[in-house]
Amino acid sequence: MQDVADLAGVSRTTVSFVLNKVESANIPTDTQDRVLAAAKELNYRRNALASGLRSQKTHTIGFVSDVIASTPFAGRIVQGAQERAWEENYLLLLVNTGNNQAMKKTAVETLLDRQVDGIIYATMYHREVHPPASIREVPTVLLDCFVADHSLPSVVPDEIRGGYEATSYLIQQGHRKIAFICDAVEVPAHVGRLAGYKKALAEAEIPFDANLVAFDETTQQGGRDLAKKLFNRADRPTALFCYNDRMAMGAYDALNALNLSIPDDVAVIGFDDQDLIAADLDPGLTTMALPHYEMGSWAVNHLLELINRRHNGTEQASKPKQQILECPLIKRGSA
Amino acid sequence: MQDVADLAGVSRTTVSFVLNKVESANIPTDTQDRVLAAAKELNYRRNALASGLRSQKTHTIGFVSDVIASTPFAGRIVQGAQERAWEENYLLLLVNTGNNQAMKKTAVETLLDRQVDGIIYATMYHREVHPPASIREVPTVLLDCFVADHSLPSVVPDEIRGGYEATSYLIQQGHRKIAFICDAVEVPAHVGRLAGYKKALAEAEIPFDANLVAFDETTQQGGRDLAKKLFNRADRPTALFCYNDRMAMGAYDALNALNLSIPDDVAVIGFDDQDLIAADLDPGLTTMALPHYEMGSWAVNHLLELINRRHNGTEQASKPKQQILECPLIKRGSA
DNA sequence: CTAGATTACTAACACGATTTAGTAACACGA
DNA sequence: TCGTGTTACTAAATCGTGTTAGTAATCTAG
Repeated sequence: MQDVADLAGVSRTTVSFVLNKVESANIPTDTQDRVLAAAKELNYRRNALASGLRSQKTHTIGFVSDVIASTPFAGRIVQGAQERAWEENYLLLLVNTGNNQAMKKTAVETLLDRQVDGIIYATMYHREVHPPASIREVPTVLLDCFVADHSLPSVVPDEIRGGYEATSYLIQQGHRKIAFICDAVEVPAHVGRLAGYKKALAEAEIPFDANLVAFDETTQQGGRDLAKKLFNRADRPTALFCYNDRMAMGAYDALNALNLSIPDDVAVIGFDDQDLIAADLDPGLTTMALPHYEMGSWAVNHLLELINRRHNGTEQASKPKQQILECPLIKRGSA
Repeated sequence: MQDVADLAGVSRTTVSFVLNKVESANIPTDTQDRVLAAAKELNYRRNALASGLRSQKTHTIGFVSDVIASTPFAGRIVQGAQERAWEENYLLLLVNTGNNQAMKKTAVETLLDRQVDGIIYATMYHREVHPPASIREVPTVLLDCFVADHSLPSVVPDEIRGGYEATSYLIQQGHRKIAFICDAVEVPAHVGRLAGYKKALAEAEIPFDANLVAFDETTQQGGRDLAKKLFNRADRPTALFCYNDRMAMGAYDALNALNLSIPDDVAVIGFDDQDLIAADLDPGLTTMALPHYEMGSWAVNHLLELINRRHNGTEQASKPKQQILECPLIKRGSA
């Protein structure tokens, strides 16, 4: 910076004013041009460390997640977050912790050491979390997860409405006997989608039949097994709502093996709009998309608001926002 | 830090010596204990910006990738990199750029602004790249890609050997008529796996038959179409080597439709060991695993070596290392 | 013509660490 | 007793920026 100042024939202060576009400094255009030219000539690059140290802003967001691998969702979440951050000249500092609580604590503290402006705490499936207490030292947004007392802002998918829309769509197509194969574990998605399923049935005055609902692991294998069980009988259902696309993929196998054609004999609808599955099955799988990209993007957006408020001193003690994002219906050939 | 010094009754310098475990400072144990106790008491947290500014080391690695989303590979690569980095107290600063060259340049420069200690430049499939020139200002490792003149170190999968091992395995199982369905685009994976396929045939003295090799897009649809074409005839092959697991998934559909059972009528082998597909098909897909996690881990490891060498001044002008990692065979039910 | 405002800058401190150079106190051997 | 070496520290400079307070020169209004 001193070199730039020398070349432009001004002081370091002036260079700083020009580069930071400080209006109140009243630097005339020709001086600005000289400084900018000098900076370009010397290929000057501002040292973000020094800058961050002085201004107490690093333009960095800490991104903590549990298991980034082993799910293709991570990519979409991270992408949503990263692209939104990039637009505002922020970068993501990435840590994934596995399911180790101690690791989560050191992860958060490492990020705080690095003076991140805020933290996004993400999970790869919708669930309750217990983040380390120190996370509250900076603005934080929970992504695809929440704390029990809702004392931190969060963004999650609308599971109930997703289940409702999926089921309603099948009802609209004329189906009355709709099976639902679901996760055996009572995570929010299980509870929500099941509630949505029941709500849609009730609204259409179709009595709920517990025999049409079955639970297993949410894998292809689970889908295969349950579909085989539910559809291998004379009074079989005419439609199948699957907890996720993986189970739907297994269900395809089972229905094919039973010589039932999709969607003519059985309409199938999935959940997740999972890459490499939903669009690529034959016929393409109609499914409810999880708004991963949107959650990532929303989380950064809200975090930046919180950061700005804090910096403007307009931090209000209002209730932390709990955002619920819709799961859009993606129509393909299976229903 | 001043507060800690005051509480411990020493100077800031001493605190720094203790916290950084500077041997040559000869601080007696009881003083060290007093300092550490004071630090803990005050919940002191070192400011990584100030530290990095002074010591010219940020313990941060820039991670630039093209398309992190839309592929489940990204997760494994990033995970491999991140876990190895974490072990050495480094963090990843993540940017993904899409396929926009200008974006790549600003991405690299943003990272340089932030004084990253090194950069990993990654792609989600194996190919040649043209990274911006400024990347050479810091130690760099290319991950799953390379530059034409090999002037930067890189790590890529061994495509030839992968194709060779897959084909050899089928030959070992007694197959002589082995079809290969492949990407239509001549990327390194196409060229390498095809070369490996031919090499294995030649070694077993099986003449290469161009009619057994077909090309299309590397999707389920492509796999379905090619498999239908190759196996819907009397003198059909007894084994199928698929360019990737997605094509294999499509081939499963086609073979099922032709009432050919896997692996009894046709043995199938894939490539990628892709999550959500390979292990979950029925029967499980035998496939060559791409070493994504290992490449990520290797890249960080080598990068840290380069960083350390630079910092010790033992930077030698040796030829940049070009690492090739093996693709292990994962045996499941399909071959 | 002059007090006061405005313009166009700059000197110097601050951010929070690391590191160099130095010092006072004490030990030890000759 | 003196000189040298070691121990246990500290003062001060430094990293590269941002920002406040101030100043000299010019402009403006009465």
